[in-house]
Amino acid sequence: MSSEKLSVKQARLPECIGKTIKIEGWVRTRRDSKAGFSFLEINDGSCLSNLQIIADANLANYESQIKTLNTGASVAVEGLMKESGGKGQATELVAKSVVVYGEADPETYPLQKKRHSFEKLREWAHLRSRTNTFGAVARVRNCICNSIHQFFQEQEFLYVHTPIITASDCEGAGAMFQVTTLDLDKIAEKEIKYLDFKQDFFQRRAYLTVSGQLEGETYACALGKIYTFGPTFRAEKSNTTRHLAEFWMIEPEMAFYELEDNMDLAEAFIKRIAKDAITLCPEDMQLFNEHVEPGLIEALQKVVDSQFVRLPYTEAVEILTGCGQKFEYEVKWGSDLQSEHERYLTEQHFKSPVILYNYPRKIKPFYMYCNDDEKTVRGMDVLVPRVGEIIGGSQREHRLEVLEARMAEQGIPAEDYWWYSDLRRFGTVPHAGFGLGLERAVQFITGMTNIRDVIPFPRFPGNVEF
RNA sequence: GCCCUUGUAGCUCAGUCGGUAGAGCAACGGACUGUUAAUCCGUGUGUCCUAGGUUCGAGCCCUAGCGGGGGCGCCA
Repeated sequence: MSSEKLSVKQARLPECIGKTIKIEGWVRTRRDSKAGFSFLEINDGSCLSNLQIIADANLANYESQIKTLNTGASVAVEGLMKESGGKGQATELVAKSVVVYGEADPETYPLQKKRHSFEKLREWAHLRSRTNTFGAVARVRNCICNSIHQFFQEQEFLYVHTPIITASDCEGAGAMFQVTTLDLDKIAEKEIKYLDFKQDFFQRRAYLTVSGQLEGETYACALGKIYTFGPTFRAEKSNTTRHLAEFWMIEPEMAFYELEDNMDLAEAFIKRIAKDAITLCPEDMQLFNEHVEPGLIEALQKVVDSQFVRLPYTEAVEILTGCGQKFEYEVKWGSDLQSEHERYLTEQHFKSPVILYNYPRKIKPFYMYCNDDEKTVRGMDVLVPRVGEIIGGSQREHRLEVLEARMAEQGIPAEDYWWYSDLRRFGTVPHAGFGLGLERAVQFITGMTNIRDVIPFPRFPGNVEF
Protein backbone atom coordinates (compact mmCIF):
# COMPACT_ATOMS: atom_id res chain seq x y z
CA MET A 1 0.00 0.00 0.00
CA SER A 2 2.16 2.79 1.25
CA SER A 3 5.46 2.79 -0.52
CA GLU A 4 8.85 3.01 1.14
CA LYS A 5 10.76 6.20 0.41
CA LEU A 6 14.23 5.44 -0.91
CA SER A 7 17.17 7.41 -2.19
CA VAL A 8 18.41 6.79 -5.72
CA LYS A 9 21.50 5.26 -4.19
CA GLN A 10 19.42 2.72 -2.30
CA ALA A 11 17.07 2.04 -5.19
CA ARG A 12 19.93 1.13 -7.50
CA LEU A 13 20.79 -1.87 -5.35
CA PRO A 14 19.45 -5.25 -6.61
CA GLU A 15 17.98 -6.09 -3.18
CA CYS A 16 15.24 -3.52 -3.85
CA ILE A 17 13.75 -5.60 -6.66
CA GLY A 18 10.14 -6.46 -5.90
CA LYS A 19 9.57 -3.58 -3.49
CA THR A 20 7.04 -0.83 -3.98
CA ILE A 21 8.91 2.39 -3.43
CA LYS A 22 8.88 6.16 -3.83
CA ILE A 23 11.75 8.32 -4.95
CA GLU A 24 12.00 12.07 -5.34
CA GLY A 25 14.53 13.98 -7.39
CA TRP A 26 15.34 15.88 -10.53
CA VAL A 27 15.06 14.72 -14.14
CA ARG A 28 18.42 14.44 -15.85
CA THR A 29 17.13 13.22 -19.19
CA ARG A 30 14.05 11.82 -20.86
CA ARG A 31 13.96 9.39 -23.77
CA ASP A 32 10.65 8.56 -25.42
CA SER A 33 9.76 5.23 -26.94
CA LYS A 34 6.96 5.19 -29.47
CA ALA A 35 6.25 1.70 -28.26
CA GLY A 36 4.29 3.59 -25.66
CA PHE A 37 6.47 4.68 -22.77
CA SER A 38 9.28 6.98 -21.75
CA PHE A 39 12.54 6.50 -19.91
CA LEU A 40 13.23 9.08 -17.22
CA GLU A 41 16.56 9.32 -15.45
CA ILE A 42 16.25 10.73 -11.96
CA ASN A 43 19.05 12.04 -9.79
CA ASP A 44 18.63 13.07 -6.17
CA GLY A 45 22.25 13.74 -5.22
CA SER A 46 22.57 10.60 -3.11
CA CYS A 47 25.04 9.25 -5.63
CA LEU A 48 26.51 10.02 -9.02
CA SER A 49 24.28 7.60 -10.92
CA ASN A 50 20.66 8.10 -11.84
CA LEU A 51 17.67 5.82 -11.39
CA GLN A 52 15.92 4.80 -14.59
CA ILE A 53 12.14 5.17 -14.52
CA ILE A 54 9.78 3.44 -16.93
CA ALA A 55 6.81 5.75 -17.43
CA ASP A 56 4.09 4.03 -19.42
CA ALA A 57 1.83 5.94 -21.81
CA ASN A 58 -1.27 4.88 -19.89
CA LEU A 59 -0.27 6.98 -16.87
CA ALA A 60 -2.93 9.67 -16.40
CA ASN A 61 -0.57 12.60 -16.94
CA TYR A 62 1.61 10.95 -19.59
CA GLU A 63 0.70 13.24 -22.51
CA SER A 64 0.02 16.34 -20.42
CA GLN A 65 3.14 16.30 -18.22
CA ILE A 66 5.52 13.37 -18.52
CA LYS A 67 6.18 13.70 -22.24
CA THR A 68 7.31 17.27 -21.78
CA LEU A 69 9.55 16.70 -18.75
CA ASN A 70 12.94 18.21 -19.35
CA THR A 71 16.35 18.28 -17.70
CA GLY A 72 15.99 19.96 -14.32
CA ALA A 73 12.31 19.22 -13.62
CA SER A 74 11.51 17.89 -10.15
CA VAL A 75 9.35 14.82 -9.62
CA ALA A 76 8.12 12.19 -7.19
CA VAL A 77 7.76 8.71 -8.60
CA GLU A 78 6.04 5.75 -6.99
CA GLY A 79 6.04 2.27 -8.39
CA LEU A 80 7.54 -1.20 -8.42
CA MET A 81 11.26 -1.88 -8.51
CA LYS A 82 12.21 -4.38 -11.21
CA GLU A 83 15.31 -5.90 -12.62
CA SER A 84 16.33 -3.68 -15.51
CA GLY A 85 15.55 -4.92 -18.99
CA GLY A 86 18.38 -2.84 -20.42
CA LYS A 87 22.09 -2.60 -19.94
CA GLY A 88 23.79 -0.04 -17.72
CA GLN A 89 21.85 -0.50 -14.50
CA ALA A 90 20.75 -3.37 -12.29
CA THR A 91 17.35 -1.97 -11.38
CA GLU A 92 14.64 0.29 -12.69
CA LEU A 93 11.43 1.71 -11.31
CA VAL A 94 8.19 0.99 -13.18
CA ALA A 95 6.08 4.04 -12.35
CA LYS A 96 2.53 3.77 -11.03
CA SER A 97 2.46 7.53 -10.60
CA VAL A 98 4.66 10.45 -11.51
CA VAL A 99 3.98 13.70 -9.66
CA VAL A 100 5.61 16.78 -11.15
CA TYR A 101 6.66 19.27 -8.48
CA GLY A 102 8.13 21.81 -10.85
CA GLU A 103 9.05 22.05 -14.50
CA ALA A 104 12.27 23.54 -15.85
CA ASP A 105 11.72 25.47 -19.04
CA PRO A 106 14.48 24.36 -21.42
CA GLU A 107 14.46 27.75 -23.15
CA THR A 108 15.54 29.49 -19.94
CA TYR A 109 17.06 26.80 -17.71
CA PRO A 110 20.82 27.29 -18.06
CA LEU A 111 21.91 23.69 -17.56
CA GLN A 112 21.74 21.52 -20.63
CA LYS A 113 22.08 17.85 -21.17
CA LYS A 114 25.68 18.34 -22.16
CA ARG A 115 29.01 19.19 -20.67
CA HIS A 116 29.54 22.75 -19.45
CA SER A 117 32.90 24.31 -18.69
CA PHE A 118 33.75 24.90 -15.04
CA GLU A 119 34.18 28.59 -15.89
CA LYS A 120 30.63 28.83 -17.20
CA LEU A 121 29.26 26.90 -14.23
CA ARG A 122 30.85 29.40 -11.83
CA GLU A 123 28.39 31.94 -13.22
CA TRP A 124 25.59 29.60 -12.15
CA ALA A 125 26.92 28.67 -8.73
CA HIS A 126 23.38 28.17 -7.44
CA LEU A 127 22.74 25.50 -10.05
CA ARG A 128 26.11 23.86 -10.56
CA SER A 129 25.48 21.52 -7.62
CA ARG A 130 23.05 19.78 -9.98
CA THR A 131 25.84 18.63 -12.27
CA ASN A 132 27.74 15.36 -12.03
CA THR A 133 31.10 16.89 -11.20
CA PHE A 134 29.90 19.35 -8.57
CA GLY A 135 27.71 16.72 -6.98
CA ALA A 136 30.77 14.49 -6.75
CA VAL A 137 32.85 17.33 -5.30
CA ALA A 138 30.19 17.94 -2.65
CA ARG A 139 30.06 14.27 -1.66
CA VAL A 140 33.84 13.88 -1.53
CA ARG A 141 34.17 17.12 0.43
CA ASN A 142 31.66 15.74 2.91
CA CYS A 143 33.60 12.48 3.10
CA ILE A 144 36.82 14.37 3.81
CA CYS A 145 35.18 16.40 6.59
CA ASN A 146 33.83 13.24 8.13
CA SER A 147 37.26 11.58 7.94
CA ILE A 148 38.83 14.56 9.64
CA HIS A 149 36.49 14.38 12.60
CA GLN A 150 36.81 10.60 12.81
CA PHE A 151 40.59 10.73 12.62
CA PHE A 152 40.85 13.12 15.54
CA GLN A 153 37.99 11.73 17.61
CA GLU A 154 39.44 8.22 17.42
CA GLN A 155 42.64 9.60 18.94
CA GLU A 156 40.83 11.49 21.71
CA PHE A 157 41.26 14.97 20.32
CA LEU A 158 38.70 17.50 21.51
CA TYR A 159 36.86 19.56 18.92
CA VAL A 160 37.22 23.17 20.10
CA HIS A 161 35.46 26.19 18.66
CA THR A 162 37.79 29.16 18.48
CA PRO A 163 36.37 32.61 17.80
CA ILE A 164 35.67 33.96 14.35
CA ILE A 165 35.89 37.58 15.48
CA THR A 166 39.24 38.46 17.00
CA ALA A 167 41.33 41.43 18.06
CA SER A 168 44.74 39.95 17.28
CA ASP A 169 45.83 41.76 14.18
CA CYS A 170 49.33 40.53 13.52
CA GLU A 171 49.50 36.80 13.67
CA GLY A 172 51.75 36.88 10.68
CA ALA A 173 49.14 35.26 8.51
CA GLY A 174 48.28 38.22 6.35
CA ALA A 175 45.70 40.92 5.73
CA MET A 176 42.47 40.82 7.70
CA PHE A 177 38.88 41.88 7.17
CA GLN A 178 37.85 44.49 9.68
CA VAL A 179 34.62 43.99 11.63
CA THR A 180 32.76 47.14 12.56
CA THR A 181 29.30 48.46 13.30
CA LEU A 182 30.37 52.04 12.73
CA ASP A 183 28.23 53.81 10.15
CA LEU A 184 30.65 54.22 7.27
CA ASP A 185 28.28 56.37 5.20
CA LYS A 186 27.89 58.81 8.05
CA ILE A 187 31.64 58.89 8.63
CA ALA A 188 32.25 59.62 4.97
CA GLU A 189 29.62 62.36 5.03
CA LYS A 190 31.24 64.07 7.99
CA GLU A 191 34.70 63.55 6.51
CA ILE A 192 35.98 62.32 9.86
CA LYS A 193 39.73 61.77 9.63
CA TYR A 194 40.42 59.82 12.80
CA LEU A 195 38.03 57.15 13.98
CA ASP A 196 37.40 56.57 17.65
CA PHE A 197 37.15 52.84 17.95
CA LYS A 198 35.93 53.25 21.53
CA GLN A 199 32.63 53.98 19.80
CA ASP A 200 32.75 50.73 17.89
CA PHE A 201 30.95 47.56 18.98
CA PHE A 202 33.93 45.97 20.72
CA GLN A 203 35.37 49.36 21.79
CA ARG A 204 38.51 48.55 19.83
CA ARG A 205 39.46 47.34 16.38
CA ALA A 206 38.20 43.86 15.57
CA TYR A 207 38.74 41.51 12.66
CA LEU A 208 37.68 38.21 11.15
CA THR A 209 40.09 35.49 12.20
CA VAL A 210 42.98 34.40 10.03
CA SER A 211 43.74 31.47 12.30
CA GLY A 212 42.43 29.90 15.48
CA GLN A 213 45.90 28.74 16.47
CA LEU A 214 46.64 31.09 19.34
CA GLU A 215 43.30 30.43 21.00
CA GLY A 216 43.70 26.74 20.17
CA GLU A 217 46.95 26.67 22.09
CA THR A 218 45.16 27.80 25.25
CA TYR A 219 42.93 24.74 25.12
CA ALA A 220 45.75 22.37 24.17
CA CYS A 221 47.67 23.67 27.17
CA ALA A 222 44.86 22.50 29.42
CA LEU A 223 43.18 19.58 27.70
CA GLY A 224 46.05 17.98 25.81
CA LYS A 225 45.00 17.36 22.23
CA ILE A 226 42.49 19.56 20.47
CA TYR A 227 41.51 20.54 16.95
CA THR A 228 39.55 23.36 15.44
CA PHE A 229 37.57 23.18 12.21
CA GLY A 230 36.00 26.39 11.04
CA PRO A 231 35.90 29.26 8.61
CA THR A 232 38.95 31.46 8.14
CA PHE A 233 39.33 34.77 6.34
CA ARG A 234 42.15 36.41 4.46
CA ALA A 235 41.78 39.84 2.90
CA GLU A 236 44.75 39.51 0.56
CA LYS A 237 43.88 40.27 -3.03
CA SER A 238 45.07 36.87 -4.09
CA ASN A 239 44.10 35.88 -7.57
CA THR A 240 45.16 32.29 -7.97
CA THR A 241 43.71 28.80 -8.32
CA ARG A 242 44.60 28.00 -4.71
CA HIS A 243 43.52 31.04 -2.67
CA LEU A 244 40.16 32.12 -1.29
CA ALA A 245 39.12 35.05 0.88
CA GLU A 246 36.93 32.70 2.94
CA PHE A 247 37.97 29.12 3.45
CA TRP A 248 37.82 26.33 5.99
CA MET A 249 40.76 25.33 8.08
CA ILE A 250 41.54 22.47 10.42
CA GLU A 251 44.05 23.25 13.14
CA PRO A 252 45.11 20.51 15.54
CA GLU A 253 47.19 21.60 18.52
CA MET A 254 48.84 19.12 20.88
CA ALA A 255 50.48 19.55 24.25
CA PHE A 256 53.62 17.48 24.80
CA TYR A 257 54.22 17.14 21.06
CA GLU A 258 57.48 18.13 19.42
CA LEU A 259 58.17 18.73 15.74
CA GLU A 260 58.73 15.04 14.98
CA ASP A 261 55.38 14.08 16.55
CA ASN A 262 53.74 16.88 14.60
CA MET A 263 55.11 15.51 11.33
CA ASP A 264 53.96 12.00 12.19
CA LEU A 265 50.46 13.26 12.84
CA ALA A 266 50.31 15.36 9.65
CA GLU A 267 51.46 12.42 7.54
CA ALA A 268 48.96 9.99 9.06
CA PHE A 269 46.25 12.61 8.66
CA ILE A 270 46.77 13.14 4.92
CA LYS A 271 46.97 9.41 4.33
CA ARG A 272 43.73 8.81 6.20
CA ILE A 273 41.83 11.40 4.17
CA ALA A 274 43.09 9.94 0.88
CA LYS A 275 42.39 6.35 1.91
CA ASP A 276 38.84 7.12 3.02
CA ALA A 277 38.01 9.00 -0.17
CA ILE A 278 39.20 6.08 -2.30
CA THR A 279 37.38 3.42 -0.30
CA LEU A 280 34.20 5.32 0.67
CA CYS A 281 33.53 7.31 -2.52
CA PRO A 282 34.62 4.91 -5.28
CA GLU A 283 32.05 6.04 -7.83
CA ASP A 284 32.76 9.76 -7.43
CA MET A 285 36.51 9.19 -7.35
CA GLN A 286 36.21 7.21 -10.58
CA LEU A 287 34.62 10.25 -12.22
CA PHE A 288 37.57 12.42 -11.20
CA ASN A 289 39.96 9.71 -12.31
CA GLU A 290 38.39 9.54 -15.76
CA HIS A 291 37.33 13.10 -16.48
CA VAL A 292 39.33 15.45 -14.27
CA GLU A 293 42.77 14.05 -13.45
CA PRO A 294 43.82 10.84 -15.22
CA GLY A 295 45.79 8.57 -12.90
CA LEU A 296 44.41 10.27 -9.80
CA ILE A 297 43.40 7.17 -7.85
CA GLU A 298 46.67 5.40 -8.47
CA ALA A 299 48.60 8.50 -7.42
CA LEU A 300 46.59 8.83 -4.22
CA GLN A 301 47.04 5.15 -3.44
CA LYS A 302 50.77 5.67 -3.79
CA VAL A 303 50.57 8.52 -1.31
CA VAL A 304 48.73 6.27 1.13
CA ASP A 305 51.37 3.56 0.79
CA SER A 306 54.41 5.82 0.69
CA GLN A 307 56.56 7.33 3.36
CA PHE A 308 56.65 11.12 3.09
CA VAL A 309 60.08 12.58 2.44
CA ARG A 310 61.26 14.68 5.39
CA LEU A 311 63.77 17.27 4.39
CA PRO A 312 65.40 20.09 6.36
CA TYR A 313 65.16 23.45 4.62
CA THR A 314 68.95 23.65 4.37
CA GLU A 315 69.10 20.36 2.44
CA ALA A 316 66.26 21.50 0.21
CA VAL A 317 68.27 24.58 -0.72
CA GLU A 318 71.25 22.36 -1.53
CA ILE A 319 69.13 20.14 -3.78
CA LEU A 320 67.59 23.13 -5.55
CA THR A 321 70.87 24.93 -6.16
CA GLY A 322 72.61 21.76 -7.32
CA CYS A 323 69.91 20.25 -9.53
CA GLY A 324 70.68 22.23 -12.68
CA GLN A 325 67.04 23.26 -13.02
CA LYS A 326 66.45 26.86 -14.11
CA PHE A 327 64.11 28.80 -11.83
CA GLU A 328 62.59 32.21 -12.27
CA TYR A 329 63.58 33.08 -8.71
CA GLU A 330 67.03 32.41 -7.33
CA VAL A 331 67.32 29.93 -4.49
CA LYS A 332 69.46 31.04 -1.61
CA TRP A 333 69.62 30.14 2.04
CA GLY A 334 67.59 32.56 4.12
CA SER A 335 64.88 33.43 1.65
CA ASP A 336 61.55 31.71 1.41
CA LEU A 337 61.12 29.02 -1.21
CA GLN A 338 58.86 30.00 -4.10
CA SER A 339 56.07 27.76 -5.26
CA GLU A 340 58.13 26.78 -8.33
CA HIS A 341 60.79 25.43 -5.96
CA GLU A 342 58.30 23.58 -3.80
CA ARG A 343 56.66 22.07 -6.84
CA TYR A 344 60.00 20.95 -8.24
CA LEU A 345 60.76 19.10 -5.02
CA THR A 346 57.44 17.31 -4.65
CA GLU A 347 56.57 16.80 -8.34
CA GLN A 348 59.89 16.16 -9.99
CA HIS A 349 62.72 15.49 -7.59
CA PHE A 350 60.96 13.20 -5.09
CA LYS A 351 57.63 12.58 -6.88
CA SER A 352 56.10 12.20 -3.44
CA PRO A 353 54.73 14.34 -0.61
CA VAL A 354 57.56 16.21 1.09
CA ILE A 355 57.70 17.66 4.59
CA LEU A 356 60.11 20.56 4.72
CA TYR A 357 61.24 21.62 8.20
CA ASN A 358 63.69 23.77 10.17
CA TYR A 359 63.26 27.02 8.31
CA PRO A 360 65.35 30.18 8.76
CA ARG A 361 63.99 32.03 11.79
CA LYS A 362 63.95 35.35 9.94
CA ILE A 363 61.21 34.26 7.54
CA LYS A 364 58.93 32.55 10.06
CA PRO A 365 56.55 33.90 12.72
CA PHE A 366 57.45 34.64 16.32
CA TYR A 367 55.64 31.66 17.80
CA MET A 368 57.83 28.96 16.21
CA TYR A 369 60.32 27.16 18.44
CA CYS A 370 63.92 28.35 18.03
CA ASN A 371 66.55 25.68 17.43
CA ASP A 372 69.86 25.70 19.27
CA ASP A 373 71.67 26.70 16.09
CA GLU A 374 70.12 30.16 16.58
CA LYS A 375 69.42 30.26 12.86
CA THR A 376 66.41 28.05 12.32
CA VAL A 377 62.98 27.40 13.82
CA ARG A 378 60.96 24.20 14.07
CA GLY A 379 58.45 25.05 11.41
CA MET A 380 57.22 22.58 8.80
CA ASP A 381 55.31 22.64 5.53
CA VAL A 382 53.76 19.61 3.90
CA LEU A 383 54.00 19.82 0.11
CA VAL A 384 52.01 17.60 -2.21
CA PRO A 385 52.08 17.27 -5.99
CA ARG A 386 49.67 19.49 -7.98
CA VAL A 387 48.61 21.60 -5.00
CA GLY A 388 51.88 22.59 -3.31
CA GLU A 389 51.64 23.62 0.32
CA ILE A 390 48.71 21.84 1.94
CA ILE A 391 49.78 22.03 5.59
CA GLY A 392 51.80 24.59 7.50
CA GLY A 393 52.73 24.08 11.13
CA SER A 394 55.37 24.13 13.81
CA GLN A 395 56.48 23.24 17.26
CA ARG A 396 55.58 26.30 19.33
CA GLU A 397 58.04 28.34 21.34
CA HIS A 398 57.17 27.50 24.93
CA ARG A 399 60.09 29.29 26.68
CA LEU A 400 58.85 32.65 27.84
CA GLU A 401 62.10 34.56 27.53
CA VAL A 402 62.76 33.22 24.03
CA LEU A 403 59.20 34.07 22.96
CA GLU A 404 59.48 37.61 24.27
CA ALA A 405 62.82 38.06 22.55
CA ARG A 406 61.27 36.88 19.29
CA MET A 407 58.36 39.28 19.63
CA ALA A 408 60.78 42.12 20.15
CA GLU A 409 62.89 40.92 17.20
CA GLN A 410 59.84 41.05 14.93
CA GLY A 411 58.41 44.27 16.34
CA ILE A 412 55.31 42.63 17.77
CA PRO A 413 53.70 44.41 20.74
CA ALA A 414 54.03 41.88 23.56
CA GLU A 415 51.27 43.54 25.59
CA ASP A 416 48.69 42.59 22.95
CA TYR A 417 49.64 38.96 23.49
CA TRP A 418 49.70 38.98 27.29
CA TRP A 419 47.33 36.06 27.47
CA TYR A 420 49.37 34.09 24.94
CA SER A 421 52.52 34.69 26.97
CA ASP A 422 50.68 33.62 30.14
CA LEU A 423 50.62 30.08 28.75
CA ARG A 424 54.42 30.19 29.00
CA ARG A 425 54.36 31.99 32.32
CA PHE A 426 52.25 29.37 34.07
CA GLY A 427 52.93 25.68 33.60
CA THR A 428 54.42 25.92 30.15
CA VAL A 429 54.81 22.74 28.11
CA PRO A 430 56.30 21.82 24.76
CA HIS A 431 53.52 21.73 22.18
CA ALA A 432 52.97 21.76 18.45
CA GLY A 433 50.29 22.00 15.82
CA PHE A 434 49.50 22.68 12.19
CA GLY A 435 46.88 24.08 9.86
CA LEU A 436 45.34 22.25 6.93
CA GLY A 437 43.38 24.14 4.31
CA LEU A 438 40.26 22.09 3.70
CA GLU A 439 39.79 23.29 0.13
CA ARG A 440 43.37 22.44 -0.75
CA ALA A 441 42.80 18.98 0.64
CA VAL A 442 39.69 18.67 -1.51
CA GLN A 443 41.71 19.80 -4.53
CA PHE A 444 44.38 17.25 -3.76
CA ILE A 445 41.87 14.41 -3.40
CA THR A 446 39.63 15.26 -6.37
CA GLY A 447 42.21 16.61 -8.80
CA MET A 448 40.11 19.75 -9.33
CA THR A 449 42.57 22.41 -10.41
CA ASN A 450 40.72 25.55 -9.30
CA ILE A 451 39.99 26.08 -5.60
CA ARG A 452 36.88 28.05 -6.57
CA ASP A 453 35.34 24.78 -7.74
CA VAL A 454 35.75 22.83 -4.50
CA ILE A 455 33.77 25.19 -2.22
CA PRO A 456 30.06 25.77 -2.86
CA PHE A 457 30.19 29.57 -2.96
CA PRO A 458 33.73 30.87 -3.42
CA ARG A 459 34.69 34.29 -2.11
CA PHE A 460 37.54 36.09 -3.84
CA PRO A 461 38.34 39.70 -4.72
CA GLY A 462 35.36 41.27 -6.42
CA ASN A 463 33.08 38.31 -5.94
CA VAL A 464 30.34 37.82 -3.33
CA GLU A 465 27.46 36.93 -5.62
CA PHE A 466 25.18 34.17 -4.29
C1' G B 1 49.31 44.37 -7.10
C1' C B 2 52.17 42.73 -11.69
C1' C B 3 52.30 39.87 -16.36
C1' C B 4 49.90 36.96 -20.28
C1' U B 5 45.43 35.59 -22.63
C1' U B 6 40.31 35.85 -23.99
C1' G B 7 35.18 38.11 -25.04
C1' U B 8 30.89 36.11 -31.86
C1' A B 9 23.72 32.11 -31.32
C1' G B 10 21.23 29.05 -25.03
C1' C B 11 26.43 26.20 -24.78
C1' U B 12 31.38 25.10 -27.28
C1' C B 13 33.77 27.49 -30.94
C1' A B 14 35.19 28.91 -36.50
C1' G B 15 35.26 33.50 -39.06
C1' U B 16 41.04 33.89 -44.41
C1' C B 17 43.55 39.94 -47.07
C1' G B 18 39.04 44.97 -43.58
C1' G B 19 33.81 43.93 -47.98
C1' U B 20 28.30 43.40 -43.83
C1' A B 21 28.10 36.23 -39.74
C1' G B 22 28.78 30.34 -39.77
C1' A B 23 29.38 24.98 -37.67
C1' G B 24 28.48 21.33 -33.91
C1' C B 25 25.59 20.58 -29.67
C1' A B 26 21.06 22.13 -27.12
C1' A B 27 15.87 23.69 -28.14
C1' C B 28 11.55 22.99 -31.26
C1' G B 29 8.68 19.77 -35.21
C1' G B 30 8.65 14.92 -37.37
C1' A B 31 10.47 9.68 -38.08
C1' C B 32 12.38 5.49 -35.51
C1' U B 33 13.73 2.81 -31.28
C1' G B 34 14.21 -1.48 -24.18
C1' U B 35 16.51 3.44 -24.63
C1' U B 36 20.89 5.05 -21.67
C1' A B 37 25.51 11.78 -23.96
C1' A B 38 20.08 7.30 -28.31
C1' U B 39 19.81 7.74 -33.78
C1' C B 40 17.93 10.06 -38.53
C1' C B 41 15.42 14.27 -41.24
C1' G B 42 13.78 19.29 -40.85
C1' U B 43 13.30 24.47 -38.42
C1' G B 44 14.69 29.02 -35.75
C1' U B 45 18.50 31.70 -33.52
C1' G B 46 22.78 37.31 -33.01
C1' U B 47 23.58 44.62 -28.78
C1' C B 48 29.91 40.12 -32.75
C1' C B 49 31.43 42.82 -24.29
C1' U B 50 30.99 48.53 -23.94
C1' A B 51 32.49 53.49 -25.54
C1' G B 52 35.33 56.19 -28.74
C1' G B 53 38.70 56.35 -33.14
C1' U B 54 40.88 55.06 -38.23
C1' U B 55 38.38 53.80 -42.95
C1' C B 56 34.14 54.52 -48.62
C1' G B 57 33.40 50.20 -45.40
C1' A B 58 35.28 47.24 -38.84
C1' G B 59 33.55 40.86 -35.77
C1' C B 60 38.63 41.82 -37.80
C1' C B 61 42.93 47.58 -37.11
C1' C B 62 43.88 51.51 -32.88
C1' U B 63 42.71 53.64 -27.74
C1' A B 64 40.22 53.26 -23.10
C1' G B 65 37.04 50.67 -19.91
C1' C B 66 34.42 46.23 -18.13
C1' G B 67 33.98 40.79 -17.68
C1' G B 68 36.23 35.63 -17.98
C1' G B 69 40.64 32.43 -17.70
C1' G B 70 45.81 31.45 -16.56
C1' G B 71 50.76 32.61 -14.34
C1' C B 72 53.44 35.21 -10.29
C1' G B 73 53.43 37.35 -5.29
C1' C B 74 50.93 36.80 -0.30
C1' C B 75 49.58 31.76 2.08
C1' A B 76 46.29 27.22 3.82
